[in-house]
Amino acid sequence: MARGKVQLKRIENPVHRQVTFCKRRAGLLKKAKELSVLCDAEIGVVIFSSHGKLYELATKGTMQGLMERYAKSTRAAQPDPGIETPPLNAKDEINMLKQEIEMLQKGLRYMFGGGSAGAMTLDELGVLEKHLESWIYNIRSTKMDVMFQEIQLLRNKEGILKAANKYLQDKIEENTAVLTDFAPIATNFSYNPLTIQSEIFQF
Amino acid sequence: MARGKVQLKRIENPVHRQVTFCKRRAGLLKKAKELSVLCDAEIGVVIFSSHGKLYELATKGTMQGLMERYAKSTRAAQPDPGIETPPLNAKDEINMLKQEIEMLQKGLRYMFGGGSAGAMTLDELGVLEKHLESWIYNIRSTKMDVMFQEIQLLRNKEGILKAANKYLQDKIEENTAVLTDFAPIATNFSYNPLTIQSEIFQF
DNA sequence: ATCTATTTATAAAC
DNA sequence: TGTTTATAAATAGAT
Repeated sequence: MARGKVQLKRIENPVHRQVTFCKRRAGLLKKAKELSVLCDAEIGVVIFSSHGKLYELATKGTMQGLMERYAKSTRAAQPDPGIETPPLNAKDEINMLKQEIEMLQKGLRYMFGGGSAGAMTLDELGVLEKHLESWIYNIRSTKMDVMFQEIQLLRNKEGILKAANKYLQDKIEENTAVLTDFAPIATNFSYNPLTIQSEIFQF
Repeated sequence: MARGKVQLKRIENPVHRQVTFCKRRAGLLKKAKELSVLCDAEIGVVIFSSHGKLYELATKGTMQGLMERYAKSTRAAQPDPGIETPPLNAKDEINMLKQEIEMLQKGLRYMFGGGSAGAMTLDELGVLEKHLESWIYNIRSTKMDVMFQEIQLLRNKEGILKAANKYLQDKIEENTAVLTDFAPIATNFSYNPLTIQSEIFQF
C-alpha cells in the first residue's frame, strides 16, 4: 500500500514475500486486537506461513476455548435434517457413507485432539468404540496369524539347522580321526554349532 | 482512522460500536485474504460478535482442517515437560513423526482393507494395537463423563417434574373438592401426571 | 449505503 | 530484522 500498488497474487520474490509476510502478519494481528477491544468481540486468528510455522492470536480466553465455542456454534447450525430412511436407494447409501466418513473423521479428530471431544455425542462415542473394538479384534487375530507363520518358519529353520549341524559334526569327527592319526595336538579350533554362514542357510 | 483518532477501548455507544464492528470486520477479513494470497499462508479467522454471532474465514481448505493442523502443531510443540527430552533434534522428530504417520496410514489401510494386512509386521501391529487400546480407553472415559452429565440433568428434571406433579395434584384435589360440592358428576377428565406442557417445565 | 477528511498500514529503499 | 518515507488503504464521522 505504498510506493506502489499491490497486485493480489502470490509474491514470487521470496525475500519480498518474507518481508511482506512479517509486516502484514503484524498488521493483521493488530487489527484483530483492535476490533476485539473496540467492539467487545472474541476473535481467534491462526496463521500458518508457507513454511509451516504457526502464528496465532486469541482475544479473550484461549484458542482451545475459542475452538470449542466454534465447534458448538457450527454444530448448532447443522441439525439432523432427516430420521426416516425407507427406500435406501443409491443416494441414501452415499449419504450413509458420508455420515460414516464424517463419524470416522470426528473420531480421528477426537483421537488426535487429545480427547477434548466436546463435539461427540454419547451415541457417536458408542459407535466409535464398537469400531475400535472390532479393529482391535482384527489386529489381534492378524497378530496370531503372523506369529503362527513365524513359528512355522522358525521350526523349518530349526530342522534345517539341525541337519546342517549334524552334517558338520560328522565332517569334524572325520577330520579329527584323520588328524589324530598324524598330528594329535592341533584339534582345538573354535566351533559354534548353530552359526552357519553358507548362503544355503540364510532366511 | 479518519475524521478522528481512535481510542483503544470499547466503544460505549452501541450504534457506533455496531457500525465499527461491521466495517472493521470486513477490513480484517480482507486483510487476512490478502496476506494468504500474497504470502501463500494458510489463515483462519474466527470472530464472535459481542452478541455471539459467528463470522469466519478459512483460506485454503476448511476451518476443520485448519483446526486439526493447529491441534497437531501445538501438540507437537508442547511435549510433556515432566519427562526429559534429551537430544532429539528437529530432524529426528520429523523422522519420528513421518514414521508415525506412515504407521497410522498403514493401520487405516488395514482397517479399511478388511484386514488383509500382509504388509504389516508383528511389531507394527503391536504398536497399532496399543494405539487403539488407548483410544478406546479415552473414548470410554469420555463416555462416562457424558453419561454422568446426562444423569445429573435427568435428576434435575426429575426433581422439577415431581414438584410440578405435586403442585398439579394439589390443584386437582382442590378443584375436585369444589366440584363435588356443586356438581359431583363432572370430575372425570383426562390427567397424565408426568406430562407437563407449560413453558416453565420445558428443558 | 455513500462520501470525504484523516489516520493507518505498508512497499520500497536503506 | 529496524527505520524512514512516499503513497495506498482503511475508516470515523457525517450525510
